[in-house]
Amino acid sequence: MSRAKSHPERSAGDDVARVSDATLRGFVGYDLKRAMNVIRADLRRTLEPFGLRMLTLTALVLIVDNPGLRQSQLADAMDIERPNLVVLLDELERRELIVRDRVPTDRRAYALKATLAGRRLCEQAVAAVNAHEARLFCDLTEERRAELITALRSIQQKTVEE
Amino acid sequence: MSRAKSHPERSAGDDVARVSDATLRGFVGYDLKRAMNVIRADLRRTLEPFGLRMLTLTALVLIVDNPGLRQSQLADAMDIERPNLVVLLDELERRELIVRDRVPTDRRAYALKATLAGRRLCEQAVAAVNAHEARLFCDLTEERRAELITALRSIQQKTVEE
DNA sequence: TATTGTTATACTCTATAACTATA
DNA sequence: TATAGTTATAGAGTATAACAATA
Repeated sequence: MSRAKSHPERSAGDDVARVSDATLRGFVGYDLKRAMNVIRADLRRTLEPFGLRMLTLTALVLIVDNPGLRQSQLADAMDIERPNLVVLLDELERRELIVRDRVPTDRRAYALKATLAGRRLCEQAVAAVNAHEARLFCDLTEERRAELITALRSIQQKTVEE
Repeated sequence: MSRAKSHPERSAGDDVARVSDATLRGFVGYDLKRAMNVIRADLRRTLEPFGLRMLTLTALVLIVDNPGLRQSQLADAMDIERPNLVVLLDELERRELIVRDRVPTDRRAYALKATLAGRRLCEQAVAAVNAHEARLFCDLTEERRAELITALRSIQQKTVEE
């Protein structure tokens, strides 16, 4: 990560011996983003064999756990905009992991359901993610982990005004 | 956020009363991402008046705190790829917030320095981010906040293999 | 009128390969 | 040959406006 310096005796001000991020370290968001970077990269490799990504797996899991879910409900649950969900579901539907059934009582809406293949892939991928999490969070005791989640949820409560 | 249901007495399986995310709630990454979403959206609004984003402010802060920094060092510190840094710096340089000085001892490299305008904007933006953080993390005691940061840093240690 | 899903669009962030000029 | 910065490019995530069909 850090680079070997090729000129130990260079003139002052031309280079920096060690990068100070003291100001940034005062911000939780900075550490949160860096941690997220590590998780995203590792999760990406974890889910690649399944042809899934963080967002597609999230959608699949929620559909498996909530058969009949509507797209607007799913978008709300995933905290993404409706238009962005459409392409994700197109992908899952094309791979025949989910189906979009018409809702008889509201012909505008779709009832999302996982296929058998979808449920099986979901199960396997969730197991892989469990292993990925165990690997990344092995330094945290169960108590620390619970505290971390509590802290993260308190942040989620803060809705953006306007 | 959650939607009012238009048909309280609809046929079973067509809709879902309350979305269960029990499976996902078992994953730290899920809560981390949701927290990150909230922070990113709020930070975006916070930095908009300054014409900055999370990444451009991060770069600016590091340059202010480390005069003479090289681009490769900065990319390492920011945990982004070198090519992606170039356009960020182009933006900061075009706005005359930083300069790229040639390093006399190594004509391949640039010594990054903030201008007076850059240092001033940085100071104001950092103050705004402090307020933003205080707003988002007000539920956390100072101790909890420190524990959160410790947990996040332990995750950062986990480098991605390969 | 309001809502569901959709299209189109744009911006941001991330990742990789290949180039140039220096070392 | 290796490194610093660059160009080009592609994929992925996010955000908004506007539309057709339906309620």
